[in-house]
Amino acid sequence: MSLVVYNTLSRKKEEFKPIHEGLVGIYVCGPTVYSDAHVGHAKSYVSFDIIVRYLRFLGYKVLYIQNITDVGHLLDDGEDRMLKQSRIEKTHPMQIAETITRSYFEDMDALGVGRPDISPRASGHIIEQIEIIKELLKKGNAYEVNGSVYFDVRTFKDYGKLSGRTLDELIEGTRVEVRSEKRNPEDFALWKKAEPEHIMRWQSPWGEGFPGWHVECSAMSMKYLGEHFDIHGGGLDNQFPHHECEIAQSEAATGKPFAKYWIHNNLVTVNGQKMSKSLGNFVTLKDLFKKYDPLVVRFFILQSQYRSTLDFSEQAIESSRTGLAKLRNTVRRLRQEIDFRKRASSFGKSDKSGDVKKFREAFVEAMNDDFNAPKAIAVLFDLVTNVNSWLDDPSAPLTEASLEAFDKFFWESASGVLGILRKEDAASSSADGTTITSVMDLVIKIRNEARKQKLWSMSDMVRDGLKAIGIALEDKKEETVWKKID
RNA sequence: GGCGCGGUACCCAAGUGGUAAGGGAGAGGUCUGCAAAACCUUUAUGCGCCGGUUCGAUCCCGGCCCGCGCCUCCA
Repeated sequence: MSLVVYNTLSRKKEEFKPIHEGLVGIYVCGPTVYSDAHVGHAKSYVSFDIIVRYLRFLGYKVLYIQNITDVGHLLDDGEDRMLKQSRIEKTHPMQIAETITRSYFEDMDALGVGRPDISPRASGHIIEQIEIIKELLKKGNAYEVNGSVYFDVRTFKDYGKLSGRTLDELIEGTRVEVRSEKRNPEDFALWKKAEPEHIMRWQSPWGEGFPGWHVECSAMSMKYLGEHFDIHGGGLDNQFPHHECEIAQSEAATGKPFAKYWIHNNLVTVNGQKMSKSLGNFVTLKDLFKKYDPLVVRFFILQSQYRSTLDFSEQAIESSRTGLAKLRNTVRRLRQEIDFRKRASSFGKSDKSGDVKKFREAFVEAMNDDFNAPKAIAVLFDLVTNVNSWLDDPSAPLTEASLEAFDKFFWESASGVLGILRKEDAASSSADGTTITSVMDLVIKIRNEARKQKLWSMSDMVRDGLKAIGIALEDKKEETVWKKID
């Protein structure tokens, strides 16, 4: 079975076949950098992180482009947040863009989201945007009015093919007041003339101004991936008008089909309602990370499919925390078991390594079905239960090969593809030779001596004391293990 | 109003024309000095409601109710 991807363009799942064998070019709409990222952004970028990771897992050479929007959403309605913010803080808007961009990457790094191969800034691609606009003017798909340039939607017959809207519906349904400047209300801006108070402005053939809402993505995606490329992704809320307009201007300019597959992630809701900056019901990642390990947030997100909405609540994320701890515990325990038995040279005879293949196939099958991470996670939890019960069974200890095979599989799936484990989770509590390890070995030795003499109050004092400083002790049958409390 | 999506147990959430994954929470048990961890058993005759197609529907079709998204910057 091969990878199947839901393509918004066709509204169905399609077999994934890249344009050039073995290579995948993917462009994802990045953040508009005017305020800190929230859980909704995390869902989007974690989703595409999984897609990129999985494509690489399958052996594709992936080129991942994700832009930074630092200009272009600057409207002349006086309500623009970035300009407003820059006025309040008395700083240049580019300083805000820079600060928020850093903050964004900080958050994404914490979530284990791999950096895109290229993070192009819109403001750094003004020339490319102007080139597209010139081309559209030349071809008669755009017109200039008073220093601004608009795309003439009626010249592009395929307008609406992504969002499933027709021009007639748009005209009837439009809630935008007719701008006298535009020929038709459905037309959109490619270039806007800068009013005197507008700080971010560039020279253009049409005078000083700034690029419109949608050109940046056309310019940057085509610059780095070519005029026709494999995947364009983004949030569902960008489907219309942003992506629809991108298609129109790109295809009109080049005469070629734009992206082959359109992938849209669904939204995070709070009490069933969209979490968004404008509704004000958002939780910033920085705040959330004060209370929860970022990987818990990542795990929480991956427990629902990227095309489903995900309802955010403390209870839901709390249960993810416990759930992830269970997975981590098992992976850690497995590693400890391997190290313990290595030192004791006492591996068993029970061979379960063949089962790895079964679990691996189930995992791949889940991911092949439009990156079904929740299903893949369910496979991992089945394995967790199996591994734990095998480890619990003293009558049939596993062979070294079995243990190593499971360990390896956990790492390539849960860490490599899903990114919900980090290296420290593997750290054996007894084999890395650091000072704390040596100290803990000694503490455990002393405490076990106390336990041998049934000095319970003393041994409990040690355990409680360690707990207070964030270290948990677990008394197993053969040994006592310690771990940092998550 | 137009277009689109969704309603699965206490919560989150997969899924299939043949009788409901997984996680959390709850209950009982095993293990254990205690704790923790883990394991076992258990918790939806039921998948918004009503019809239809079918040997059989939660999954297909039609109608209805409810919620949400987009149509305006938003991941």
